[in-house]
Amino acid sequence: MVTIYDIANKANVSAMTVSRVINNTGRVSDKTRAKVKKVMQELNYVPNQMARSLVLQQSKTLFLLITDITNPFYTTLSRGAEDAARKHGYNLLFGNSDENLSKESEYINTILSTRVDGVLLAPAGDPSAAHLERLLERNVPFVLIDREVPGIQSDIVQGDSKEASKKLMEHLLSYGHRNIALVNGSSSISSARDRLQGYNEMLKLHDLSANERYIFETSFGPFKDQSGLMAWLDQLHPFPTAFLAGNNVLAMELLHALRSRGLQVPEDVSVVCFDDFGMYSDLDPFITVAAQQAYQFGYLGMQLLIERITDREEAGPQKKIILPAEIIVRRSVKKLA
Amino acid sequence: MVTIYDIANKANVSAMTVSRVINNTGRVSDKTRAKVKKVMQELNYVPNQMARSLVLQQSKTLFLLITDITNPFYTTLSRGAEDAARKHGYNLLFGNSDENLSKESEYINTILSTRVDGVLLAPAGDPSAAHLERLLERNVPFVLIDREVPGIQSDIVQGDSKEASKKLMEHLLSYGHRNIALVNGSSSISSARDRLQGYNEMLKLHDLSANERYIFETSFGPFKDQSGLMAWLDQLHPFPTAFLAGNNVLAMELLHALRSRGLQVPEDVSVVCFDDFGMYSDLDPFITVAAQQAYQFGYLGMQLLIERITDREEAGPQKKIILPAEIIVRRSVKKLA
DNA sequence: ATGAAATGCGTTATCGATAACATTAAACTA
DNA sequence: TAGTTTAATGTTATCGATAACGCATTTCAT
Repeated sequence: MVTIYDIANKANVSAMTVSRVINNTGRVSDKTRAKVKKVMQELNYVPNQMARSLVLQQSKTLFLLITDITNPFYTTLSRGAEDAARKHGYNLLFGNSDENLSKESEYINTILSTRVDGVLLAPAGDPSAAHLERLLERNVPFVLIDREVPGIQSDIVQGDSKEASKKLMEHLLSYGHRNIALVNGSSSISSARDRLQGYNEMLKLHDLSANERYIFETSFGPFKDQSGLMAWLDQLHPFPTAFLAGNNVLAMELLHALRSRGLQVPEDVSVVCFDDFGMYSDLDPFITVAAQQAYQFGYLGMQLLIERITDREEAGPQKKIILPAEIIVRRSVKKLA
Repeated sequence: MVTIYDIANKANVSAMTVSRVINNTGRVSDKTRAKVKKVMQELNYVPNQMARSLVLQQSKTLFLLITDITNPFYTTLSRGAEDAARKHGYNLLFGNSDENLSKESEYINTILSTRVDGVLLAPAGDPSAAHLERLLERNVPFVLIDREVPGIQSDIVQGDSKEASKKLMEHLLSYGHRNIALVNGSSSISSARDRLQGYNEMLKLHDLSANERYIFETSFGPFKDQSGLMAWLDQLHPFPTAFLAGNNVLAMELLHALRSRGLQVPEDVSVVCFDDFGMYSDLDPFITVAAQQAYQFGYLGMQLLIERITDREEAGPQKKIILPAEIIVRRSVKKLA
């Protein structure tokens, strides 16, 4: 592979001069510059980023650690992250934690050893605090997305989960629903807690008693089997007229389970959920959703991260961006008499 | 950041000895080994992968270049790729070309400068040959996925597009359809050509004349607007009773367009397509598809790539893996009288 | 015309690791 | 016991770039 020295030799200058030409730093006469550039062209020279990183102490690489790229929320988010990263000349490493703490921990290892300049991550849950501490210890900038972690100060891009949850409930309530069940992610995840809180608050506001049985706490996905969900559905009485799902993966699982019980949406049961379905949004049954600005989560998160990295010195106060969700009413909710 | 020298100093040994302990190479007495390990623990040492890469001339990083992670085929594929890469201790950089040659070219630049050990890529089309040549020149191993590029020899994981196309056609024909239209990706893409070929061959086999008007060639996505598609639909007469879509993005676009014309699937028109819909597969209208083994595309592709990298010396002949698609009959096709 | 400032370029050290060779000390052999 | 292995560790060079400093030449001002 051709190096800066090969260029230097062939152009009869020092490596330093070549470096100056490449980076447009220091002083180089026009004649020398032209000569060096010509040789670089001839030899098809491409600078070695690894060597650069080593001496500059920055890799120009960021890490995107999400839970599951297969979840459309994260798929779209990753596009936002990629676009923002590229715009600022950063490369992007990525990994899926599958909401799994030990997998997350492994990725923290590779993050530390690869010396990336920063990390954008959706933590698996509250216990992720230990992982984040490791980043803090070593001064690796990071920005959280979607989920807070108690005890950890950092920049963060969040959805207004509680508010959106209330709006979805409001929608269901206004359509006459009173028996509303919640299928939610793990309560060790802040956004799941917020969604639960919104759910509870709206029940209380409408003087409805909270039925413990109506709440099913599981994982935000991905799913292996439906037995847990089915068992939960079996013990529901009276059977809810409506369901609120904590994200779209849960909504799809729920839909599947309901269908296998012979229930149609919206004729027999109503369903609403968090997160839109991307290009599938207009497939039946046109689920009513709280559409989060997935792309913006990624784009803005990346921007915060890059700002942190760039202004490392005058590190301002932690920033928190809260993105509201948009309630998109489709036809998965039936109006009750 | 703590380096190998900090460890060496504190443990009263040379950096080389520390390196030996880290990599389990050479000879180190048990006593020294224990001492070094203890110090590494105390100082929370994590080796600098960049420094390693520079001297070892390998980055332990691969690049996954796809066209659009938002397309469920590539989403799933990327999981396969990630899993295989991790299994062998490789990190994964990634990028989306959006089927755009100049974006692809930019990514080739970063691929070359980051000195990744290899690349798994879905080329934007036949003109990608120029980009691949650049990789060949510099001896960067790569494996193609989904699409061949004329003039380029390489390992590849492909779907059996022609065969799957024929099967989908067979399905439509057996249901009585005779006026079948094709919405396809760019003919500069080998898989699009194969799909077209399967389509044509089946028409011929059934003595049906190929109607030029029935073929719409566009991009595999992502889409900005539907005007082209709508205009094409407008000029179709007789209006087809069935459509074959070259991938699922096109199917969704088509569905959308048909709906805005007031047509229901399958009551008014039938639709089949390539690629399954992941977790959305059982949303109405339950499209009949040729499901490709997306995960395997990624997983096997990565494996081929890693083999190439590992056995660089005794580089065997190019390998070609062809994965059959599975036709999953749902209910988007109407049986004609 | 002469000292000061500016220009153009080179030298050396460095980033953090590992390979290859060198050296010392211990263990073994005859 | 002297000589030879072998085990354990250290030294030096290197990967490919850039920073910091140094040294000639020009150019400029007075």
